[in-house]
Amino acid sequence: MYQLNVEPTEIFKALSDQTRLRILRVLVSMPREEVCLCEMTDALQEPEPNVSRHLKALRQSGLLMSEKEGRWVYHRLVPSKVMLPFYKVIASLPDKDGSFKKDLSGFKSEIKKRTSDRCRRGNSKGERLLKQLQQGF
Amino acid sequence: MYQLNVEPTEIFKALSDQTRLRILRVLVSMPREEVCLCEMTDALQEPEPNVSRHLKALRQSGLLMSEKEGRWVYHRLVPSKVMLPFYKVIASLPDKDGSFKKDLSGFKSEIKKRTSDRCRRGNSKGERLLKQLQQGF
DNA sequence: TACATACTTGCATTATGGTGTAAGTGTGTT
DNA sequence: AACACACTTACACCATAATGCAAGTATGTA
Repeated sequence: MYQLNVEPTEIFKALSDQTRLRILRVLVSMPREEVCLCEMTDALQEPEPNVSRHLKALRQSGLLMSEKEGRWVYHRLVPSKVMLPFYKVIASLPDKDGSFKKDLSGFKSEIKKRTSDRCRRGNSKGERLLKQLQQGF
Repeated sequence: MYQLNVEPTEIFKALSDQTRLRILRVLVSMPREEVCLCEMTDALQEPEPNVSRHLKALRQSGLLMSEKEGRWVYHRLVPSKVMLPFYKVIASLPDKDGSFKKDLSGFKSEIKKRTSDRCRRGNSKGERLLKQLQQGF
């Protein structure tokens, strides 16, 4: 993408929701990371359909791009010059109540659980066993 | 103001409306200018109550400050460090269809009509006569 | 084939937001 | 006192949007 093909008001509207801003703030702080829905729902502690719909909105506003691979859909920032000013204003936001710090560590803890560069959760028998063990079975 | 006392989502919500963004884009391009409601309605060609409500929203989001003097209320950007990132992203927006250029010249033409540093429209007999002449009486 | 899992979507509900119209307030002028 | 003008607000109406819940699709596994 070399120019904005979405109305600026639509982009700002996408930024005017708590959940969507939580997602973006984390991604802006690790710009090349690719995160899937299941990781986000766990990190943010939000209902899956909710997060899914917000991701769709972010995609439609041009702030995120998504790539499907197998069962997973990986989301990441759009590495485009035209989106940079938006990412910058997001990066400038203060973390008054520490909620961003919390989200960031939530994401990072999800990423640490990976057995690959991307999420592969629910894939192999071993993964599932590991998950059950972590849940206390 | 030395820190954000408004939720970032509220600020982005304020930016997610055409009319409000039109106002801000112009003010960002002439940061110290003080503009009153009547000038804005004429420049933007929007109904007065409409613009008034949008100005209220911008004030409540911390993007604008307003000062009353006599009959007039003058609006300008908040000269605060914390708002700078927001003004910057606004300044970065492209003017795809030339509508911003149009708005800007509309504002500047209003400013040229002033007999003072601020708007004093409807004040003296001379002003009113001048206005009538301009309207073709 | 049956099942598990990542993800999406439809539906009903509720809340929020923009707008036109008209009436209101405040302030200064005649 | 009556009026003019800048500005605000109340009301009704309509459109949009967020959410919970449940059902759906898609893909890989046993």
